[in-house]
Amino acid sequence: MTVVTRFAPSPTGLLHLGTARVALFNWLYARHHGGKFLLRLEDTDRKRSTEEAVSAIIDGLAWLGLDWDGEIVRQSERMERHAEIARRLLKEGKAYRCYCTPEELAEMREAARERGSPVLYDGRWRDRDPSEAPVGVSSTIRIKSPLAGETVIKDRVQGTVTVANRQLDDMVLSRSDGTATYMLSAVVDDHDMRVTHVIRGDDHLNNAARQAILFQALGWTVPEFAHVPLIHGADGTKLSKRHGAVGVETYRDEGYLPEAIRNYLARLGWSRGDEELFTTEQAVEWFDLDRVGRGAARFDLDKLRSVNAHHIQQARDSRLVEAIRGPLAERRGRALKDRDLERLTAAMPELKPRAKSIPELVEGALFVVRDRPIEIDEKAAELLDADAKSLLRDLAGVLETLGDWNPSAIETAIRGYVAENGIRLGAVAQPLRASLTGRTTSPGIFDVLAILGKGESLGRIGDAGEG
RNA sequence: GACCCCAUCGUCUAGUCAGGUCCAGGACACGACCCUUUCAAGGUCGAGACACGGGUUCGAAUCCCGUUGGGGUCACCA
Repeated sequence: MTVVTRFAPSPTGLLHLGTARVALFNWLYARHHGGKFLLRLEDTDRKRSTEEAVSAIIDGLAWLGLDWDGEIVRQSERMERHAEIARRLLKEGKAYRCYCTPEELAEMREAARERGSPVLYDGRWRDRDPSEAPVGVSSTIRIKSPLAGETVIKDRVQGTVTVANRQLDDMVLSRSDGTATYMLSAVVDDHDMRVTHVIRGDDHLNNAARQAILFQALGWTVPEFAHVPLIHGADGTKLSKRHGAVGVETYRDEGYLPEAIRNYLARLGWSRGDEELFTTEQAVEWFDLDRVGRGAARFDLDKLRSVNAHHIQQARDSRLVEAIRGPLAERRGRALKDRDLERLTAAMPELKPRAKSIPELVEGALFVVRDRPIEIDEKAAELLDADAKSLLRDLAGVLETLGDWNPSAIETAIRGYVAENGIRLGAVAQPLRASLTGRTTSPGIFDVLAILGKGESLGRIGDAGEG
């Protein structure tokens, strides 16, 4: 049997990390088994669903590289099918019409709460004769849920979950306006889409029992369930806007690589021994539901940053140059020239170990694309006193004569110079760094010289050595 | 409140299903040192946890019960 998973968000907001992780698990499981990963929009609640949210979900998945198979299914377009199933259940006597008013139901809940008993619908219309129906009042359709016994869910993550049927009431399948509720539409669509594995947040664990009852009433095969724990914020409470439950596009904008997000999210709540850093291909190869943890995991930005740093180091230089190109042009206020791009490419191996995110990479690369005379920051300026300047003028004379302009040739020349003059390398390197980068920190000084090239280097040294 | 789920370093986790090899391993963060021209990266070392209480057993992080704590669900939302 081919594995079919689905990601079924309701388009009512952003695609945040918790939701993205559920999508990732579905995707990994489907890809691991060579099955299908479907996308369904649960937009039966027309009041809350928006097209902006639909775009956010689609864009978010696309950026994360979670490609789905086939067409996107919109539940709102399947309303007639859902209604058909509700009618069938009614006809088979497995469901009934309920004419309770919202006020009546609220009273019922209130009373139950006061009594301390489970807050459930009491089934008052369950066995009434249809002839008792009030005229001109629209009804909901409720399922006739078993009164006794228990429903057992074999959950791939949570294990065997048993729920007493008396804890489950006759849930509403179809609203008084005739539209299907989530319970009905999810079951019908999962069946019609031939979904074999329902992998979702464990806030749906209780629903699984109700849905299993529905599947059985319809004579359909109950899919395998896997309820994965939710992600919590750093303070241990449910992830909310307060602690960065922002859309995945925010992470994109803040310079995280999609493969880093995938790696981090996959490892949050799922593990394969001590494996921490892996490629998406490895995750696909290794992923299994049985290795998903049962406890909620907290989101940790430091760890994400660290994983991101690793993936930046793994990324190809050309891709990183491409990634920093726009931001760099913006910072410089001009488009980058071919010359800048060449230097950036040469610099990348030295730049990337120093960055945990794209903005940090941009910051570190800034010196490469500055125009002469370059801006010197305060701390760097302090290094360029009169002695340093004369040292730079002297050193410039030595570098001028250098034929081969590569890190090792430059190093040999400079080390020779300091040895001859009996000075520490640091005494030369720091002023040199200040003059070349305008800062007190940068990649190794010999690399900086090589990256900038002979002409640009001597130019910058000359600028700083003046006066 | 009722029901369901969960519980190993600050955080993510390995180990739990098949009790001994675990005075509990790895990673992030933290501290020290090494490397060193700065900052990173890298390397070495350090500190840091089986929630608590009973039981079963020769032996429990692992099995059972209870307590506590955390989370989730109780809509004509999904």
